[in-house]
Amino acid sequence: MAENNQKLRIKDIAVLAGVSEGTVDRVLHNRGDVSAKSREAVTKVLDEMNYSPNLLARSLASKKQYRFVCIFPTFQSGEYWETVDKGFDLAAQEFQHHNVFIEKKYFNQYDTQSFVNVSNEILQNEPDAVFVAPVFKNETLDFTAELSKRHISFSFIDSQIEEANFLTYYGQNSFKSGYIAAKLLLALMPEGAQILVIRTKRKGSGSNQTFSRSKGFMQFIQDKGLSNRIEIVNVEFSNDDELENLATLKQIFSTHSNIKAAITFNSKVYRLASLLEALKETNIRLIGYDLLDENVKYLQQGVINFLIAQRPDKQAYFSVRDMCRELIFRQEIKKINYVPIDILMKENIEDYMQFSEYI
Amino acid sequence: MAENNQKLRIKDIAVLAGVSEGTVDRVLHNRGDVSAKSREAVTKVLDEMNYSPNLLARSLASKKQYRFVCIFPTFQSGEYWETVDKGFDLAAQEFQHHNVFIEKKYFNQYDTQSFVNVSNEILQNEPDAVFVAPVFKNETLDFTAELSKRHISFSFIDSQIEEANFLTYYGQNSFKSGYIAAKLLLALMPEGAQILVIRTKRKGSGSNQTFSRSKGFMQFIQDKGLSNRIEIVNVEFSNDDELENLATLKQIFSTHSNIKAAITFNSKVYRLASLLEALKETNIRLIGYDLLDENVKYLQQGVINFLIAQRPDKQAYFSVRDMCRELIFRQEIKKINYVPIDILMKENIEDYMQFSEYI
DNA sequence: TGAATTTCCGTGTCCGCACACGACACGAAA
DNA sequence: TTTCGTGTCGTGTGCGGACACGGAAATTCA
Repeated sequence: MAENNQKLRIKDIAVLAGVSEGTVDRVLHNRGDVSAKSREAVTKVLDEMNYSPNLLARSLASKKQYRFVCIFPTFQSGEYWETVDKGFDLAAQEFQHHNVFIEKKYFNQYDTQSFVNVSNEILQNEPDAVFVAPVFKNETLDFTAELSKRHISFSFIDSQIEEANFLTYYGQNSFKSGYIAAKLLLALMPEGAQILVIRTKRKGSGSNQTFSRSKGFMQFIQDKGLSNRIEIVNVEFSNDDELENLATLKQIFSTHSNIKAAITFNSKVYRLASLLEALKETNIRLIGYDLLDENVKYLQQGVINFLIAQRPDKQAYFSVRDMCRELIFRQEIKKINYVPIDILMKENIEDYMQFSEYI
Repeated sequence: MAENNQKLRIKDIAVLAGVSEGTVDRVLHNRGDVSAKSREAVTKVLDEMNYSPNLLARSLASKKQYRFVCIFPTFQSGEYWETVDKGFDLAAQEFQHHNVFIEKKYFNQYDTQSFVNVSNEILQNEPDAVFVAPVFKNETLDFTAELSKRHISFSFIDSQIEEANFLTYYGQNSFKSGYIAAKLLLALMPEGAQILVIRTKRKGSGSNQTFSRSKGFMQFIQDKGLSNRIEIVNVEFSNDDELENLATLKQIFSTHSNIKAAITFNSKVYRLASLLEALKETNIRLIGYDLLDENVKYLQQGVINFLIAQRPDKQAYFSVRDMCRELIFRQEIKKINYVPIDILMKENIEDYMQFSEYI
């Protein structure tokens, strides 16, 4: 494709077009103060030999600094958002020489007000771009509306809010990933099998992601006409009381004798795994989401059969990269970016994690 | 982690160490002509404030050119090696401003002599680095031995030859991927099911990859004690005569009435899919390797149930990146790199391909 | 018509680094 | 003492591009 990669410098362009280097510069950057004649001459030369500027040299020379701010939930070691954090760090490292500096801000994903506070802080000293994990829809919309008003670009990761005027979105198609989960979990299930579907009570509005996954899951059952061949057993977990959950489960098992599979739509499948282990209910096909350390542990032990992953680090990294392409390099970018629905099992988790780590 | 990323330039180091910039440069590049005293002073300052050079500026200033040559099989559109090719192209684009220029050389993977010829060509005008897909073991060893003798670094992609002194290897753990294929294919197979295992006659030595996959596949059967619950039906295909293969299959089906699944260990599962379709044998669980256009087509149609992929473009790209890290940036690299064993189904193939395309 | 603007454009400097060149000191050989 | 290495080191220039500055030409205004 890119065949004529002769090393073309501005100097050469200037000679060919019969103007000065300064003029070429003006045309390249679409500055106003160029006569129509000069502009035309340069443009012509420019796309005859399709010139691409040396981005390295460009950033070297440019003294413009960029401040990017990320805002997403706090986390503890081994949790989901830690991987996102790593992705931002990697981007920070990669793009620091292009004069972009990344700040990370965290909020409590169970506390709306904490998001509002942090987002206000961000608005105080205006950054050049913002990356948001839109956990709270309304509050995020308030925030992004203000950003738009001030002409600050922003991108979504993890999930999106369609009404907002975001630059890019990186995240998984959760409906599809729920559909796939069903397919993996329910393939060749015997007649009459009972399937445990765990949901966690959450204060405030439930997460979009888990809801869509659940819809996808149900859609599969409907598509394949499984609703009268298997039985879905809905269970509601408490978010903090593990003993209560154990009791709930015990009770369920005492009244359901043919439970063959189980799923959770959030990333906390390790809790279910742990409870099932405690109950010695080991012969249950189990599937969950995201590579939390604990999840991976149970996957490797064979308690969890499948984990579905969504490359959180890449979501962060590519968001930053695309923002640079937009603001600095002026390259084409794509708005909606679905990350792959990665299927992990005991046997392929190791290589997968090693490879991601190393980018 | 990388907290103290103050913008430190050579100039600053020089001042702090009380020497000239030239001297700092000599220390940084381990040149000989520095007095022990100066060297020590600079070194001390250097690791007090841990300095990291601006790689952009470095490449900009350096006039050294690097010529990298890749040698791998020819391909037609939509085939496996095309993706590898794309990966090299992307790397070429990315690293051209670091003064590396990539040449691609192709050989006929069914003709040993063509490999020998091309590798000799490469030796004629010595490149700075070589990337090899070691299809022919002995001939590759001859080649790499000569490269080693001339101190030309080389890397393997796709498969490796342990005896050679390669810089990096990117490829899939084929044994594991065979194991996984078995797991996906044979999960919950009914008693007495017959499983079709297709192998293709190949002139010369068979491919390492397909052989290891087959071993992994069999290992799963052994591990799970399936050998007396299911029956493996081995079938040998011709590489070119599709009519003959059709006849073979027809014959097999006439003598085996309980065929439930089928697999090929090379990337040509689309041929099997096509034959099965022709024979109206549609209710067979089918799995294969690699995202050839044709394979993807059958996957999307639901004829193929699973495809196992191995990110060929990333193998190529990262090989080049690591070579740059070694020769130019002097960074740490890892020798053996297993790429993930990606599991693709009808429902996740689309996002997967879109995402890879966009890197 | 001369002065004041406005429009257009060329030059010079710097970004952080690599490298060639030449300067300088010192000691040994002539 | 002169001459000539040898071992150290400082300076200058350039990589490709961004941008400020100021000058010249074109235009407007008095």
